[in-house]
Amino acid sequence: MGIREPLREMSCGLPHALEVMGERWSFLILRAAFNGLYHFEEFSQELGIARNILSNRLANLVQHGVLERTPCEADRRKVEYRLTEKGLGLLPAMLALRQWGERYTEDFNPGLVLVDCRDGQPVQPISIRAQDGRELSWHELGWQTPDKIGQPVDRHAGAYAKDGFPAEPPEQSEECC
Amino acid sequence: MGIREPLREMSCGLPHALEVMGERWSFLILRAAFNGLYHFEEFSQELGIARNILSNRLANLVQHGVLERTPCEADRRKVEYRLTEKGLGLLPAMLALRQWGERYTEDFNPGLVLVDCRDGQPVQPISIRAQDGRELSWHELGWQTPDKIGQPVDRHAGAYAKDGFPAEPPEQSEECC
DNA sequence: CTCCCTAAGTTGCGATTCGCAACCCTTTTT
DNA sequence: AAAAAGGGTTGCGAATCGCAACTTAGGGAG
Repeated sequence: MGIREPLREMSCGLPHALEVMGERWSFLILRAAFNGLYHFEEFSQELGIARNILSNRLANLVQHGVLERTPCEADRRKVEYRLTEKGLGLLPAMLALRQWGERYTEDFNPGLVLVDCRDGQPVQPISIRAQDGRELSWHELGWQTPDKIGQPVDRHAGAYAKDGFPAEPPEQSEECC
Repeated sequence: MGIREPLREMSCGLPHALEVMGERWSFLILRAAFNGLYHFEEFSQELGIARNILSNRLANLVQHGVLERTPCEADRRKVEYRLTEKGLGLLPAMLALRQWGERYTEDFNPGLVLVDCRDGQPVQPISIRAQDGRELSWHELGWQTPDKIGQPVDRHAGAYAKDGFPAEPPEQSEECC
């Protein structure tokens, strides 16, 4: 990516996402929720997570609107934790992370494959796409200010070469030796 | 998703991904790397991270093959940390997380927008797609064993209703009250 | 050559957080 | 009435985080 974005500013959604999902067990709890677990004991047993941590994480996810906590009508000892719409919105991120983990794990042997349940065909690898559907790699991306959207980005010091990653340090800018 | 996958097993890439990227600053370091930072001091100053932690994280990312550490030829005090191919493979995951953070942050005001630098148009929201390109939501997904790929998935207790998330507890299964 | 500066860490130490086990309160089941 | 299940909370030792100070190696100016 050519233009460097300011990193400390809150113009980036990543810090917020990490505030919600960045703690140790959050993603695994989320995965469990996507797999249809609802109850405290289920999470506890399936994940082997300490109860106090689980309690803390669930409360955190509820507070951030990823899960919804509702006491169970039929059995008032139980509580249900369910994904909200915001929580469901994390599925692409989780899947991308997971696909990456699978791809780069030595000798990874998929026990189960995520498929389109209509035809049983595996889902596509998650990728970044342009408006016209082209898959984009890193060196085809750039940052643009909202008012200049639609204007091609001039990548300063665009000394990028093969396959979307820099072959050399991008020119003698002030940054690099 | 209908069929429940076994959660503790290593049949899932998520634990591996989190082992690499799950610590507190890893994703922000990665973002910085995608933004063209190479050197220890740059990361330190831009992110405001403690030096010992940064040192630890960089070493960890190098060890896991996300970054490559090379002493700088021209100035032998410096060291370059560069994304490997494995590291570049994290871009979709990071972007998905980031888009999620942006979408669900109150009053989020994008300072910069990630665009296709050829035409300056914003990239698409990251989504999960079937082989034919259809966008898939959670309730259209299922787990299938590798030998049965291509066979439609029968979702057990498929009481899912609106918009891809469960309207009620999916029937009186053994799981839910 | 000497002095000073930069880059990249390392070390010490107090403040948090994690993880385990035990305990607690409420609701259900027997 | 007693026992058990569900969902936590509390205490406490171990590991991790974050800050500041220190170290080591290389470069540059005079």
